[in-house]
Parts: sequence; structure tokens; C-alpha cells
Amino acid sequence: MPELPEVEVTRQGISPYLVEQQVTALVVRNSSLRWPVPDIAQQIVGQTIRDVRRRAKYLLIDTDAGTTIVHLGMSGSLRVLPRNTPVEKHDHIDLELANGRILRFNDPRRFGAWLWCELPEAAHPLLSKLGPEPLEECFNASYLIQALSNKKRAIKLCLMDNQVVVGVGNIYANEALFSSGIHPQATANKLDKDRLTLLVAEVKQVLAQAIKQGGTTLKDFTNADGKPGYFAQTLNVYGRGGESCHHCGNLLSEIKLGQRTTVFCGICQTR
DNA sequence: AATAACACCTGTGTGC
DNA sequence: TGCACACAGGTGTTAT
Repeated sequence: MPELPEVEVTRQGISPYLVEQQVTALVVRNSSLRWPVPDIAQQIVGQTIRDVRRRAKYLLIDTDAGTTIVHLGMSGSLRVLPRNTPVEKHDHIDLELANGRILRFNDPRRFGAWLWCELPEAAHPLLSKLGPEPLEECFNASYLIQALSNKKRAIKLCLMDNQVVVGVGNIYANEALFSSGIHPQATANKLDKDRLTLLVAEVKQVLAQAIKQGGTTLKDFTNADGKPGYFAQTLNVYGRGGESCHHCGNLLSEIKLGQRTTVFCGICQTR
């Protein structure tokens, strides 16, 4: 479900219900996520949520005592619900609030994470080595040229490498490369400045557009209010292997790159 | 150091 | 209808 736009849409959706609210309980029904969910009820109950931030695809729920770090993995979702909402399958965690609502974490595949960090989260091992945020100014052409200078892998793999830039998953890597006219298998350090300048712009554009449209709903993504995203209607290549290119009509090719399905137009995307 | 493969897990769709 | 299999939005860990 979630790439950066979906995580950001989730953040925007839950934040108003959380900020300035006191935590009244933490209920962990299944602590078997990607890493064991720590029992931090003692630390967090009674705390007031100060902010809900995002770094890469991690959501950071701040209190004065520490920060809850949430990752949605492949299939996770967060909803704000009335406290008495019946528990459904894969509803693993509830964070109960003084306003009578709960933040409920559901994750069928359990690749997600719910962690606790008392230090500045930048020091956390999961966050300390992350590259720049794609929508911030520090992600620009000169940065990318430098970051790719020793990379002989395919550009798509680099785009999905969190040390190069965070938040670009399989959907938006495919889309940004199509929009830039760059072949996904192009060797990263052979792309010239003009190409990379365009790529940076298209990464920003495709992510910003997806956030604006509420994210991409493929199967069951909904925001915190239960509304789907509409970006799927905008996809040019993702999930369209064998169909015709929106730009030239050529049939879109489908290959595997780093075990991930990669779709591109052999005519529009040249090396 | 960079790169590639593997691991975690459930649900869904396809083909027999 | 049942079954085996491939595949899915991610990413840390291990092996090459």
C-alpha cells in the first residue's frame, strides 16, 4: 500500500486528531510485527502528543517522553476511529486518546513496525542513514549527480535506494522514469546532467501530484477518514505492462529489476 | 564498498 | 471446488 504519498496522506489525515491529545492507553494485541513491538505503555500513557511528523516512510508521533516510530510496511494502515469500534482481523495496535478516539494500526502482512525512541530520532539506526527527502530542496540535480557518481547499477534501483533518496517506491520510480524518458536499466552514473535535472523534477512532480490526489489506491488504501486515493487514474506505466503507451501507443514492456516488476516504454524511454 | 539475493507474512488471482 | 503457484505498495540483513 504505502509509498511516500500514502504515508504523507495518512499523516495529514491523523494529525489533527492526535496533536495536543493525551494518550490514555496503548493496546497491543499482536506484537509480532517486523520487530517485536516494545511494551512502552508505562512511558507513553499520560503523555501529550506534540506533533506527528514524517521522515521517509516513517511516521513519527512525538511526546515529551519519546517518539513512536511507525512504518506501514507493504500492507499497513492507520485509522482514527471511535474507541468502541469492533476489532477486525489484523488490527494489531490501538493508541487510545483522551478525546475518545483511537489510532488503530492494521497490517495483514506484518512487515510494518511500531517502535519507541527516547533519543532524537535522527540517531535511530533505522533513520540515521537515510538520504534526502525528495520534496525538499536538498534533493536537486547537483546532489543526485554526486550521489550517483559511483553507481553502476540501473537508475531505477538507485531511485529506490533509501540512501540515495527516500520515499520513492516501485510505483513512483516507474512513473518518474517514464515522465523523464529514462530507461529504467540505464546505468546510473552515465546519465548526464540534463537527464538528471529532469528526473529530479519529475520525481518531485509525481510525488507532489500523488499527495494532492490523496495517494494511489491499488487494492485497499484509504486515508485516515476511509477515503481512497485517486492517483491510480493518473498512472502511465505502473500496472500497465502489455498495454499501450499513453504517449506513443507502443506496447509497454515489463521486466524484473531487483525482483520488482518494472514497466516502461521502449520508444519513449531511451538510454 | 557496491551489488545482488534473501528474508519476513498474508491475501488474492490464475491456471490446472 | 480445490490446489499449487506467482505475485503484491518495503527494506533490513546476509551473501557475493
